[in-house]
Amino acid sequence: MRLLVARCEVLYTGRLTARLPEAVRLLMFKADGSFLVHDDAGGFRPLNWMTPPTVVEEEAGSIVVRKRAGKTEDRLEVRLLEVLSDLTLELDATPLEKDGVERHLQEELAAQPEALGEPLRLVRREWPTDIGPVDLMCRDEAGQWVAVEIKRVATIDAVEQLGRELEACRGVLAAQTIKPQARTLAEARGIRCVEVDLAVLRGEREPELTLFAD
Amino acid sequence: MRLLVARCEVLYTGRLTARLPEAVRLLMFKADGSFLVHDDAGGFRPLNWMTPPTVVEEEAGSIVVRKRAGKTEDRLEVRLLEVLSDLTLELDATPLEKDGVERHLQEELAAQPEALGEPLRLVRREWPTDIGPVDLMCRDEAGQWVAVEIKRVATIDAVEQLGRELEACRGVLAAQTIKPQARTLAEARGIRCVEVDLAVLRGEREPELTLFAD
DNA sequence: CGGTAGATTTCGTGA
DNA sequence: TCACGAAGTCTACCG
Repeated sequence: MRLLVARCEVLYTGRLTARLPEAVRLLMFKADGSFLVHDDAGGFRPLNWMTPPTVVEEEAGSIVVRKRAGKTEDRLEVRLLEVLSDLTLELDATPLEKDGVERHLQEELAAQPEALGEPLRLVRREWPTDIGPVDLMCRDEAGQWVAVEIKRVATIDAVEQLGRELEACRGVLAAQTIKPQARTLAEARGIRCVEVDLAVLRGEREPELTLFAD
Repeated sequence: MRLLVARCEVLYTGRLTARLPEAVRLLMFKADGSFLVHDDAGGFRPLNWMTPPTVVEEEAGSIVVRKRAGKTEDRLEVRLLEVLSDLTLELDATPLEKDGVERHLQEELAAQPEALGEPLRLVRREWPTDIGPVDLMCRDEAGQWVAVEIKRVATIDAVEQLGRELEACRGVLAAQTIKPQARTLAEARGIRCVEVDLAVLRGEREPELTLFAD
C-alpha cells in the first residue's frame, strides 16, 4: 500500500461527474488496484475512489486512475500541487470472520421452523420461483404452503418481495427488526410478521427479560 | 488525521460480531471521530470501521472505539502487537461537487415533461402521498393524472414503488437505465417506460447516434 | 430521534 | 457478463 499526502485537485468522470477543489488530502493506493481519496471528515466513505481493476498512470504532478466500466470509461484525474508525505508499506490481507448476518438467521430458522410461532415443516431452503428464490418454503399443519421471507431488518420492500410469491400460499415475514410501516402493509396483505432473535434461536439467551434477571 | 500501521487483532461487537486475526493493517483515525481499519485489498470498504460519534480510549497495547447505537453499544477492540508507523497529519475538508445524480434528472424532467414522450403538464414535484412522495405528478392531455417515478437505474423495486401509487392514475417510469425484468413487470402493470439521457435533456448532446456522427 | 429513499452505493452469488 | 439481493450498508432529508 502507498499512502500519499498531498495538496491536490481531483476530477471524476464516469457514472456522474464530480470535482474536489484544491486541498490537502490522503491518497491511498492499495495493492489490489483500489484507489481512495480521504479527507479528515465524511466518515467511512472516501471522497473519491475507484475499485479494481484499475490502471494507474503517474507523471510529474499528475496521476490518472482509469477503469473500463461497460461501454464508457471511469476516470479519476489527480493534479498534484504539493506532496507532503509519500509512504509505501507492506500489509497483510486476512479475511474478516463474521457472525450474525441473514444467512445465520436462515440456518437457525431452517433447523427450527416452529420458532416462527406455529407448527411448520420445512420443505426446502432457497426455493426457486419464477420471480426469485423463497428463503424457506414450508407446509403448515393443514398442509398448506407457507413461504417465509427472512431479513435482518424488514422494510416495506421485504413485504413487496414476499407479496409477489403469494398466489396460492400463505406468507410469513421473519426478521430481527420489522419497521412499523412494513408491519402494517404486511398485515393488510395477510402476511404474518415474526420478530426473531438469533441468540435466542441458538439457545444462547433466554427469550424476554434476560437483561434484568439477576 | 492519525495513521497507525500495526500488527493487530480486531474484534467488533454490535449489529453482528466479527473478528480480524492478527496481521499488519492500517488504522485510520479521522478528525471527525471516524475510525477505519484497512488492509491491502478489499477495495473501497474498510475491514472494520466505526462512524461518528465515537469515543476512543487508548491504553498501552490496546485501543477501544465505542459508540452508542440504540439500546446496545457498538464496540471495536484493537489489540496492538507491534506498531510499525505512527503518523499524524493535518488535512483539509472540502465538499465534493457532484453532477448527474437523480435530483438533476428530476430537475430537467420537471422543466420539460414532454421529454417523457407525450404532452404532459407538470402539476407538482415531490407530491406527498400516504405511502410516500411521487417524484413528478402530471396531467396528460385528457386531464388524467400521471405519476412519474424517476431513477438513475430502475430495477424491479422501482416498478413496485410506482405500482403502489397507481389506483386512480397512470404511471410513467423514467430512468437512465431500465433493467429488462423491471421493464417487463412495468408493462404488465400498465406502466410506461422511458429511458432518458441527462446530456440530451440539457441540450449538450443530440439524441441518438452522436457517437458516430463525424 | 425514527423512517424512507438515494448511492459513482459496493459486494457477493447464481444464471 | 448480467441481474438480483444483502449490507454492521452509509447518508441525507423529512416527520
